[in-house]
Amino acid sequence: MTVTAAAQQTSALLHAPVIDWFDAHARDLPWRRPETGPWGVMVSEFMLQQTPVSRVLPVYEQWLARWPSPAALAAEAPGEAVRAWGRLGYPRRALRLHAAATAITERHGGEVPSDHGALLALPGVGEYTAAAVASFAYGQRHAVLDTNVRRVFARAVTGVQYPPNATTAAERRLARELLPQREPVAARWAAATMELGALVCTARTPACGSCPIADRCAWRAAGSPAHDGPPRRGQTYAGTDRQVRGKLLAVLREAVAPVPQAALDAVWDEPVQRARALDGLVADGLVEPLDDGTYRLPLT
DNA sequence: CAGCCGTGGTA
DNA sequence: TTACCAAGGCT
Repeated sequence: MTVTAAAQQTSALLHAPVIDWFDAHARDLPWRRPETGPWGVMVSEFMLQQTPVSRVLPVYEQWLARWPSPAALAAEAPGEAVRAWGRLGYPRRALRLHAAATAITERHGGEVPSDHGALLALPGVGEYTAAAVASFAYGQRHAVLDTNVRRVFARAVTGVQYPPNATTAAERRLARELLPQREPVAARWAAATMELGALVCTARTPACGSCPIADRCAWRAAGSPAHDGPPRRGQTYAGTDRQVRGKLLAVLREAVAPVPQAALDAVWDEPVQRARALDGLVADGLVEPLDDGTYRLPLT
């Protein structure tokens, strides 16, 4: 039997239990409600990039109440998006979401595009987000490969504890082979596998006792072997430029008026690193320097 | 393509 | 307490 045939046979045994489990256990998240349009789905996907659901929820609600359409967001200064982003982290996402809203307004008549290629061309939309919006908002058939799905497939199908650090061609091929043929089922499958990874097949201590496919899991069958290979990236934070950038931007988010240099100098005592961090924020378009030596969130 | 980009909760 | 982890994208 070919690898593809084996995967297709495997997938047929996985679809029903995973989707049935999803029907019974899916969380009632605001971006999954029937009245949520493509814009709501897109906003949620931006916010959820590397950020837990629990922290996204309140910001998401306020964001959509204030900017119910791409045009509404595009009409405001990008700095307002950065401010409203709050402490979600990775504030460049706010800038990119604003830029995406502008592009949608200018190029797509204010409607979030449904075409995967058009989505991919938007700022801040990569392979995952394009597939997610096309699938969740428009019900299309796409392989949606996020960290949850990759982990589920690594365990259930490949038989290893963790997927590779970077998404591989083999993972993409496997995800396509496992995709149900019928479009609406495929969209359901994408959401279901993601939810399974988020709630049951978690990174640290998976709840295999609650897993609908535990009896078909290759990793379980192999005795749940520990991760084989180099340690998975360690991202220290204390003392990094990222921490300094965060402190600087926090001051600007809270300020209504332009902030004097001295107020920014107060957040970090090491001048070289502080200057580098501020320069980086300006270069990224997150901070706007004014002629009088003060700084503010970007108006344009 | 490896490194960079925030923040906070949890084991 | 430290270290890991959370619906990635960009250069």
